[in-house]
Parts: sequence; structure tokens; C-alpha cells
Amino acid sequence: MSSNNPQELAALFEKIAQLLELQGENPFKVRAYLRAARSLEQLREPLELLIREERLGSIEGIGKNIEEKIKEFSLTGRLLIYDELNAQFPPSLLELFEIQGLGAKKIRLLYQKLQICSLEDLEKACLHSQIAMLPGFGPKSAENIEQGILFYKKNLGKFRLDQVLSLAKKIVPTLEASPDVLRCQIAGSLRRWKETIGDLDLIVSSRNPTAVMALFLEHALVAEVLMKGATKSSVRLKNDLGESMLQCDLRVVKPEEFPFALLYFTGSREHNIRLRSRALEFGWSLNEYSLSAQEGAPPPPLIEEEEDIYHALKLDFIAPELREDRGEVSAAALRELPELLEWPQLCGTFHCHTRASDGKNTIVEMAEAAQELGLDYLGIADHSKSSLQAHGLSEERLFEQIEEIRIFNQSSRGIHLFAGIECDILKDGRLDFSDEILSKLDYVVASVHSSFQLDECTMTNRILRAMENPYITMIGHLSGRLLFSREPYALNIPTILDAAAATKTWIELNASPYRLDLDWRWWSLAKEKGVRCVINPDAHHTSGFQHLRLGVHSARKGGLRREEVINTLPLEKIGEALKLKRTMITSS
DNA sequence: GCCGTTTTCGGCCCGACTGTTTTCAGTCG
Repeated sequence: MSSNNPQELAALFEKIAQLLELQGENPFKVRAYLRAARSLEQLREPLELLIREERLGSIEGIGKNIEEKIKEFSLTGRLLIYDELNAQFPPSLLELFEIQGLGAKKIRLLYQKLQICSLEDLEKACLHSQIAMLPGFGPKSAENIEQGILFYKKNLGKFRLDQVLSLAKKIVPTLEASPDVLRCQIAGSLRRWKETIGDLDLIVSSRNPTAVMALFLEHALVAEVLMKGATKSSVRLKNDLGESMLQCDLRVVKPEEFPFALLYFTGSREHNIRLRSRALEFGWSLNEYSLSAQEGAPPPPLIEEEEDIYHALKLDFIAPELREDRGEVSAAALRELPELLEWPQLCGTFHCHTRASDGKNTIVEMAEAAQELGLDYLGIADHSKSSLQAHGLSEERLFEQIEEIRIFNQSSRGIHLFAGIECDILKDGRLDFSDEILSKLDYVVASVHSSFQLDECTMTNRILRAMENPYITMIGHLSGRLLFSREPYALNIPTILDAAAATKTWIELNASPYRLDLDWRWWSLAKEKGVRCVINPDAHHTSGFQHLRLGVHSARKGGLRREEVINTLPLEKIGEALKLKRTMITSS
């Protein structure tokens, strides 16, 4: 059975890396497999094409050996090395890597000494107090493992962007208010605006680290202290219910070290490695404290800000959102980084709900909230009739709403409303309303809200069919994912993007922190194909407009510029843009 | 395992903290 799915192969390489680690293999060999997995995940061309044209070797991190393995997998759908490794350890053993504090060495010991093969076995061993008896383990590590299991099972260790942001907003001001704190900044994946966050990283510069540490450890939000030292401490913060949840790490450094610490702890790790090796090319060594010359090398320039480090390395400044080692360092070296979208450039948005369907506020309240945020136009898109659970609009109620919007616009309140609908894409790709009804609207968001289990081909065709309709302006939350609760449905996204470009259908970047869909990783491909992005809040409440900010960061993360995001168009131009597709299709 | 203007061997980022041990290995970021 042949297979050319690079994602599948990447996952296999990751497992091989873990298995090799369990075996006690050379750690650099382990890393080589992880690096190859990363390269495969980011592949821009079909695997079969690269194999056919003998170009696998030109991919970073893929040498002779791994090239052979890729070919083997492509031909047979299997990997001998994996089968062999897999036979040595029970597959469920890999679960244990998810437990904080457990690495390969300890897992191997647990397996060899106590025959622990799974999370379940580990829990039992904890229950029977067997862990603390092992060499290298003690009562404390046994307790930590128990805690680790509890934490893992509770929430799998990751949080939504909005949850972490709201905790950060409560803890950062406390630190900033201290006279001992010179500078305080959020770092880590929150500063990079990842869609899910494992922990909150804070960097502080101070002349009195002891006082800052004490202030941090005593903060009212701290549920428990995981680790405390002179310069680094970790705690778990409480959520609104007082439950211990998010891990928060604080680093306190000297003022002159601040830019280096900020850079280092913003990551990503891979981005840092990239920068360090670039520094080495100049004869400099870069770490979290300084940029220093190695023997015989010229001294590096004076660094006062994080930006200076990039400039010292002859790189354009790289926005935190882009620091994911997806080619940003080489683009910065060539002065080819995109000029990223900025928040003030957003002029309006589409896709929000009102009381008419499942929203909490009236049209007027939503309009006022959008205006307060500085938007010049807003599209109202309540659910269509098939979305019964969301109280979807019937034809009649839709007409009433259109009328209400037209009247609102006559009152000239400083924000223009567009009348739209979030129209369900039915199971077979038909739409919930007839063309005649849709044609009365200013625009239509088409979304999938049912039959998520279709196979990839059927689901792709379902959406392709909807896109062919001249009245469908944009596709809402394309992948259908709900972070932590629903996987994206099976879909061939490159095919959808091709069709979006051909039919001039916009693709939504749904800014809801539960969705952030389409995922930022797809936007560079979308951009290449000429697809337009539209950032929408999917707001069901006036407060939901705040999520647009998350959308802008997510768009930046995808490398999007102003011109690729359609709702940066001013009011004078957006009306025309909304009509473009229907005139193009209906006239041809 | 990969990589290479130091190219077929030797380096591959590295420092902080914990727990267990008694000087350091393991884990994490």
C-alpha cells in the first residue's frame, strides 16, 4: 500500500525519534528525525513530485538515509525501522512523554523496572507507591508524577489564547507597578500569538531580583509554586474558579540582559537555534544574556533593544508572530519579509450575529460596539434557517432584518451596515436559501454547520460547489475546527484555495479564539495562490469584537499584508469589492 | 541522523532548576 502523505510520515518520524530516545540512541540522531518531520510538515510541493524529480535531498534536514526512508514509505506505506523499534516497546508507552517531568530515561526505567507500559499502569504504580522505590526516583518525584498525570488528564496542558491573555493582563500590571521592576514583557508563545498556549512566559529586568521574585510568588493568582530560584521561578495560576491551571514562568534579568532574554524566551526554540548559528557565522555567541565575541572575532555592536540584535546579525527585524522557523530568518537576511498587516488598517468586518439568531445583542448595539472599536462598516450575518439550534432566520425574518439594516443606514450614524447571512452549506453542497433570496443581500458567508463526518473528497466537493455560487462572497471557518474540542473535518485545503482564487471567493480568518480558522499555517499558500483573506470576529456579543485583534495577530502570523486582507479596504471601496464576484460570474 | 569555503570526521545551543545523591543526571525551555 503506497502513501505520499507527508503529515502521516512526519508523525511517524516523530514516533521514531521518541523510540530512538527510549533506546538511548545518540541525541543528535533523535533530533535529525525531528528535524526531518518538521521539514515534511512544511512541505510546499507534493511528496511524489519531489521523489520523482530526485529533489528530496535538497530539503533541509533530509540526507541520504532519511531520503531512503521517505522512498520506502512512499512505495510501501511502511517503515521497517519503525516496525522494528515499535516491536521493542509497547506503543502506549509513548503516552508517558506527555507527562511533565518524564523524559526518555525515566520512562525507560519505569518500563524496565516496573513494566509500566501506559498512563494507566503509571497511575496504578503511583497508587501502590512503587515509583519512589526506583533508583533515581524519590518521594518528591513520585508526587510530581501524580500531579503531572492529573494535570495532563484535566486539560492536556494547553489553553486558548483569550484565556492566557486575560490572566496575563491580571499579573503583568502588578509586576509593572513595582519600583523594583524596570521592564516587564510577555514572551513565549503568547508573544508569538500561537493559537494555543502551553504556558505564560514573563521577562522582567531589575536590579533587585529577590524582591521581584517574592512579589511574583506571592501574587494572589498563584495557586502553587512549581519551582523557585534566584532568577527563574515557575508557578501555576488560578482561573476564575480558583482552579489551578496555567503554568507561568518568570525570568528576572539585569537591565542590560533584557533584550537577549526577551528574544530568547520569545522563541520559538527553532528560531533561536537559527539565530545562534547565524551569530556563529560572525564569530559571535548568542545566548539569553548577551551577544559576545569568540576569540579573535570583532566585537559585536552595542545592543539596547531586541531589534538591535537582529540588525547586528544583518537581519531585518522579525515580528514575534513570524518566529516559527518557517523561512523567516533567510527572508530577513534578503530583506524580503512582508510588511505585515497592522491593527489600525482594519476598516470593517463581516460575520457577526444578533438576537435574531443566536447572538446576545441587537443590531444597533452591535453597530455601536463596532464603531467604538474604530470600524467604518459592519456586516450582519445571522444564521440561516437550517441552523435550528442557532435559531436560524427564515426567509421572512431575513427580509425584516434587511429592512431594519436599510433603515439604520438612512439614519447616518457614522458606521455603515451591510446586510448578509451566514448561510449553511447543506450536506450535498446546496445552499440553505435560493439564489433569488441570496441576491437580495449585500453579501453571503457560507459555512458548514452539519455532517462533519463526510470523507475528504465529498467534503471538498461540498464546499467547491458552494463556492461556485455567484452570491457566496466568503467561506466561514473553513476547517470547522474547535480548539480542544473538535478536530477539523477532512478537507483538501489546497484544492479549496485554488477554487477560492478562481471564483474570487474570500476565505475567512475567523478570529474567535475557539476557532482561529483558517489556521495561520495555510495563509502563505493562500497568498501565493492570490486568495483574499477576510478577518471576521464571528461575534455573538458586543464583547466579541475584541477578538478581531486576535485575528489580526493570526493574520500577521500567516505573513499577511494589508493588501491581502480585504477588510482593510475603506468603505468607499468595499461595496464594489462585495459585488465583484457576482458580476464576474453572472456576466460570463 | 545531517552537514560541510575547516568537506568524509567531528560538531550538532546551552543554562537553570529539581531531586537524589554526596557531585550530578534528567528535564525543560
